[in-house]
Amino acid sequence: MNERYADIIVDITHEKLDRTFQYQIPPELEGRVQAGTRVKIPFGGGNRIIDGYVIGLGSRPKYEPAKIKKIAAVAEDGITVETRLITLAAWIRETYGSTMIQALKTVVPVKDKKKAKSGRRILLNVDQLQAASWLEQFRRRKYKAKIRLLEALVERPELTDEYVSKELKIPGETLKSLAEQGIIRLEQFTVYRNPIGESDVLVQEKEAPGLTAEQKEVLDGILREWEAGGRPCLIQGITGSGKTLVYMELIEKVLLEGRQVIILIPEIALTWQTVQRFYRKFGSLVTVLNSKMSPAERYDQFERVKQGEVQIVIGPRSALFTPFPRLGLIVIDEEHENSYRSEGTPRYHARETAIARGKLEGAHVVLGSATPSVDAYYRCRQGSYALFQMKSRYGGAVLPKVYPVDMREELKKGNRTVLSGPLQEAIGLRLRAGEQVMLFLNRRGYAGFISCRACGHVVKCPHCDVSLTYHNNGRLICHYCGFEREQLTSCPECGSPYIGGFRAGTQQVEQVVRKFFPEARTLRMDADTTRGKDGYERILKAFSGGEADILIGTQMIVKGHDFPKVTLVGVIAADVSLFASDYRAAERTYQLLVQAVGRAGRGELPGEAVIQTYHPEHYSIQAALSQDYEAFYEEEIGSRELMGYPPVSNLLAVHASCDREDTLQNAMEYIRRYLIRIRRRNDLQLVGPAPESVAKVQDYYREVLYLKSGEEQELIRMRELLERYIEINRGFASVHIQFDFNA
DNA sequence: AGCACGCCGACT
DNA sequence: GTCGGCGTGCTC
Repeated sequence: MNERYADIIVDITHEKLDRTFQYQIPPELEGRVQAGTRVKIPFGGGNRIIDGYVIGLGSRPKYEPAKIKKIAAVAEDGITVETRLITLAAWIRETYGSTMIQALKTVVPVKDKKKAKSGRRILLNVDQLQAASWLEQFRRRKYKAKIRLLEALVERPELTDEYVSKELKIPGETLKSLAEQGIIRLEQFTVYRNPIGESDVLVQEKEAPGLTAEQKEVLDGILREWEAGGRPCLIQGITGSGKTLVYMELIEKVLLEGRQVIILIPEIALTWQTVQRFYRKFGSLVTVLNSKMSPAERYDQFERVKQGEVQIVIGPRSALFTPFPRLGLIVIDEEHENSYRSEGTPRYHARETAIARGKLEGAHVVLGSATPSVDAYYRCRQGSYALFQMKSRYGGAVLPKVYPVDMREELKKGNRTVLSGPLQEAIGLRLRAGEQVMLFLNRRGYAGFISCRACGHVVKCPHCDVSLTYHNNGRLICHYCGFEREQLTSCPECGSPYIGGFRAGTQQVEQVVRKFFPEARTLRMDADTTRGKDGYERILKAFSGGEADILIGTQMIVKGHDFPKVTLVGVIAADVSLFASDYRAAERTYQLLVQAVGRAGRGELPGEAVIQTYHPEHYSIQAALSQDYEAFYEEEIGSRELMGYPPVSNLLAVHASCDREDTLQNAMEYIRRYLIRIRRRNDLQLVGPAPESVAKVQDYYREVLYLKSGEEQELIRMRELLERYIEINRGFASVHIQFDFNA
């Protein structure tokens, strides 16, 4: 294909990012122009030469060919941070499916809010008397804009750029001419907000508490890997094995080479202790981004980075796009965490994107986790990542003892509450000893699956190996392939009538606990009680300060925080996440259970954990009981392989939503037929369309269609063709389509 | 953002 | 008429 045209974004630092312009590639520049190339282009009526970035090539003109100008030249300083980030945006677009604009917006910080905070100030440059005489003159000549501005300046001799242009509607030229006459003064200012207050900058911690033999071994292994060319490295280290110390050594090494470091963490509020350690070690070389920062604040931080004020950035997913001039290392802590996958468009994954950026800039990537994602571990087994393991806790702390409780037995004994006999007993024991208890209820990912409380049987899709979900119309539906069946009144395995959805929230658990232990002080931590700005902090402080005996909560109580007096962790219902209706349910459950169990006995006192389940024999639960990651992995990868799920195969989801159900269903049917028409490989499977697990949101119906293939490239090819097909056909105008790759 | 174009009042 | 400020809209 002869690519004679280029789509170009105009000077990204100032202009709106939401438009591209098409230019011709003159024959003499052929081959030198690619996505990411910075070029000089004639722009606007006067054809003034400005900078632009090429974001894509094409062979077809989108406008009247006569109107398409030629690229003037390729910029000499060709490759800069920006061009590399734009190339990364192009990679994101290609891999995850979105428009180039959307990809660029996630990678390059938006600047337009910036004007308000910093930028230009307009000052009166003459005294009041002179101003009055100028005003007189302008009034005579009826220079309306000049009069407006001068009047405002007499009132208040200092105005912001925004006020002057938006409120007073003064064109830039008027300002220029007034400045030339010396009546006003324009002052450029930049205020960089530093999120670390001066008082937070702590004393540098100089002494390194020498590495253990195991830590040293991992460190040396990674350095050898770096010398060999550098695959991504995964450190699998159990909680307390000192992964952070290894990161620090690596970071120091990279800093000494004059290169910079990005550290990704799942959520600042939950990992504050880790962040503090980096501060103590690296002091003012470090800056922290967080997910609550406005784009303008993040922009400021990125400016500081470009000025060379900081060498290390710690932050969530979005910190991955920090524009360091010589990026040397990207660390992703708690690599398995869900928050590394973006929820918006494009739905990129920080791990994969970090590796892509690393390749582009010659930076190393180091991942760390106690319970690695199946994806990352699979890559290690394949040999595309290097694996390093740390198996001992320092300080000789021992892992807690873990006991399963079979809830089917509880029902047989006539106990129909959410607290089993053994757990009640254990709680009572701990309370009498004056120790603390955490009760963990995993509600996330809960999607209304149906199970039998007598035998534990879960109603699953016969084709997809995921749980069926109960719908209000009284039917059970598979959210992968759309399989449907009627609701059951008795268990098909054992005939028991106790079959239904699992219905217990943290409130119910709290009520039951109060009933059994009226003298115990309880605290509840869930989305409701942590709503305020420092909801987390408040509850966690109260609990660690001993203001309560029992903490009941969801997900958030099992991450990060150390409570030395907690000696018992109770998992109320391990099955809730186990039978969520998606193929990662078992993986998520294993990770949560290991984390939950790890909360017990962090201090002097030994701990124990009780896991309540209807499926004590399930491999996720068995592996969590013995803290045996390998065992879990082997089972899990086997089932992924069998069912054709990632990472063994590849899965592309086509999500569609529309306010009209029939239009949506029609559109999906067209998409399905089109995909069948263009498929090339026999191993490509189409699954669905099916209603999403939340089938209707704000009057918008939602459906999803899956494509499975062993070949990643084949899915990308099909997605690109489908994108074009949707763009061309007007029938899809009211249907919103989004892609999700290997999610 | 910057530039051109068209409109309108003021001045020769 | 024509000069110059002012507002608007477009830039492949």
